[in-house]
Amino acid sequence: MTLATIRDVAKKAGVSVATVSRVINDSGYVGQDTRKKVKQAIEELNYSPNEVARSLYQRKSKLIGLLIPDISNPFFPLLARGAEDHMRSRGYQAILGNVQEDPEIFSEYLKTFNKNNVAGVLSAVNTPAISDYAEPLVIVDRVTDKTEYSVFSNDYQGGMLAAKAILQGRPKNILVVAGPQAIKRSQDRIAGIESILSRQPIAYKIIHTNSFQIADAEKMAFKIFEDYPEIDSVIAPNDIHALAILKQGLLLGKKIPQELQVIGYDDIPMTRLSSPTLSTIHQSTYRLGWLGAKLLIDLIEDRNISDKKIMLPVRLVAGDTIRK
Amino acid sequence: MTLATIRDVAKKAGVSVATVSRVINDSGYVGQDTRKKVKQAIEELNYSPNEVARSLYQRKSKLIGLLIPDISNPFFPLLARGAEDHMRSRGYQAILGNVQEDPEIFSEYLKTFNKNNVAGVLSAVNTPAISDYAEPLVIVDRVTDKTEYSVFSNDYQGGMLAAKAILQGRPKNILVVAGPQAIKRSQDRIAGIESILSRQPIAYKIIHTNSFQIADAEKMAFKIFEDYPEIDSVIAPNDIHALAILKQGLLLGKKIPQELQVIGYDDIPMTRLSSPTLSTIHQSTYRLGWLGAKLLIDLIEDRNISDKKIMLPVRLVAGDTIRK
DNA sequence: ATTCAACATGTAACCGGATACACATTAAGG
DNA sequence: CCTTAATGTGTATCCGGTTACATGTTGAAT
Repeated sequence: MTLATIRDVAKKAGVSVATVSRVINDSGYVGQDTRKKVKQAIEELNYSPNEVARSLYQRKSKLIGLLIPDISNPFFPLLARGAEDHMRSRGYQAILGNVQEDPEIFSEYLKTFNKNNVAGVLSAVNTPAISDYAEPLVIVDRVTDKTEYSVFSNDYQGGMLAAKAILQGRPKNILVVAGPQAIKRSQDRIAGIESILSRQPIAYKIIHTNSFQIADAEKMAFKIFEDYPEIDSVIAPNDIHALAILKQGLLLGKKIPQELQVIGYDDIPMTRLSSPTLSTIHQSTYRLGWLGAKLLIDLIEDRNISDKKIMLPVRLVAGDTIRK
Repeated sequence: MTLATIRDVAKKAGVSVATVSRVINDSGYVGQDTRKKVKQAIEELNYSPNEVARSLYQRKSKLIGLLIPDISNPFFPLLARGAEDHMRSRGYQAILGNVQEDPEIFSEYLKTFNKNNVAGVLSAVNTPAISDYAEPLVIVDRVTDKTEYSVFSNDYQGGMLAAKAILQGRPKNILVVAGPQAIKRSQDRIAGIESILSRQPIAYKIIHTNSFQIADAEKMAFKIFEDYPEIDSVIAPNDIHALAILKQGLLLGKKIPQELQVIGYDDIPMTRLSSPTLSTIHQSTYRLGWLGAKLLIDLIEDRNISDKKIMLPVRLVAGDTIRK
């Protein structure tokens, strides 16, 4: 049996389609008993309005494009989950776009989103091209100075917390592994770290990594101990790198945290299962997604927006990989 | 500037909308120079057909509903990624549905998918209610006997491999932690495990868990060593549980793998970063998603389908948590 | 009694494509 | 030269909603 249409309902209730539409959308005037009749017809036919037809006329659907650099990076599923939970509660759906840091795929997705009349885009990816995009747009995590609407963590504070935690363990040689230099988040993080470290007489070195892939983190971890055998403390750019470094340290027979301190960033769920438990800086990843979705939908629905840029606090999760 | 429509293109090229449509879709007859004129107009206007309008007429969109029990479980992002990669290559998009094992949300999503004229549904979730669903449907992973189109791993073989690997380490007391009894995958796994273990004189015990949440895995791991202090080998239902058990074992001061063997299941990416490296049974998770999407789209597009039920092989990934 | 606003409902156009059908035109075959 | 099939193009309708506008009540205020 094919799905009932608004005309079927209208016929059954003995009214016009306009009236049925008014009942569905609670718009305009509808008499008491007419409303009742229509509701009954809807009930009996198990009618539910077709979203595609609605989208066509409104030129706006209930779909939201969700751009993620890489869902197989464990940071993003939580973000996606938060975003999706909020969207569902407001009657929206996410169209998934896994961009893999590829600008081609990125703009391909933006195009597809447009063809589908998405109501807006929530992006955890950023490229200069994104500013051309006309739809309501909220950036989470990968913020730049140009982004108008965004939700992100206080990375300066995060950097400070990580540095302080490491300093507490009286380190002799600190290595800071930083994320891509081009990303503002990384810059803030480094600024936070240096604001603390530079006041101390302790030697530290900063190196950069451009990949958050596990395989690359493993290679990096290997290389670190070759290039800097004397280090006893590492501030990692995320938990993946931290775990890789931790593992490599253990393989080299180092006592954790006595001979090697490691602190990660993000607090992805798996850190709880590492041995020893990784110390890390907690980001409210789920909330990042949730608030991003909220901000976007508020924007879409023209609500009052109290804050275009939302910065979330981070906190230290003291595990067993830093000295107390 | 608003997007160009097919009528704009028709006007610019001096032809009718039907002709433009024929050019776009390569259908019917179009003259050589007419085709050229139309293509040029499309180019100049940067026209790209509106997917919503097309969906409305066809009663079928280029969207595919993707149902996942929980994306924050690290098994599923890889699956989603495989599915999405294939979909994109065939011109389809995934609408994300995170179901959290809740039948309410599940059917809510199916409804929304329908309202959006999805072309089909790819589901890593299964409930009896799903058989009512009319659209093309492919189930990945969570297969039952009733599922018509499906892609899944050879869990019987997986169970055998895990049991054999554990046996090689000359265990004295084996504990098998199994997934939910209701899920056929778990049953097959157990059958495979028992087909090996039952031929040996070694004592083993099977217990069940119903959750794959990290917190629950931690509780379970704690309980295991209280209830069965004598065990020296554990076959876990997935890597999360395995890692939790491994960690708890280490906390209790057990030598790995001398005093405690652990084998997981799935081979989620993070296992590579565990210390010691977890031994596990590898599932081709990405391929599961990829092939699921392929099967579904073949179904949608009425292609020849050589195999309605695709079973993928698994293999042992020998880490450092089993004795050789 | 007249006027006007609030209420109630229907008609028809519109959103942007796809396509059935009608109507040429051309070329091939008898 | 005529018939017929293949080719090329346009007109109008449909998909399933939303809404501008027209029309018709009803009741309160003047």
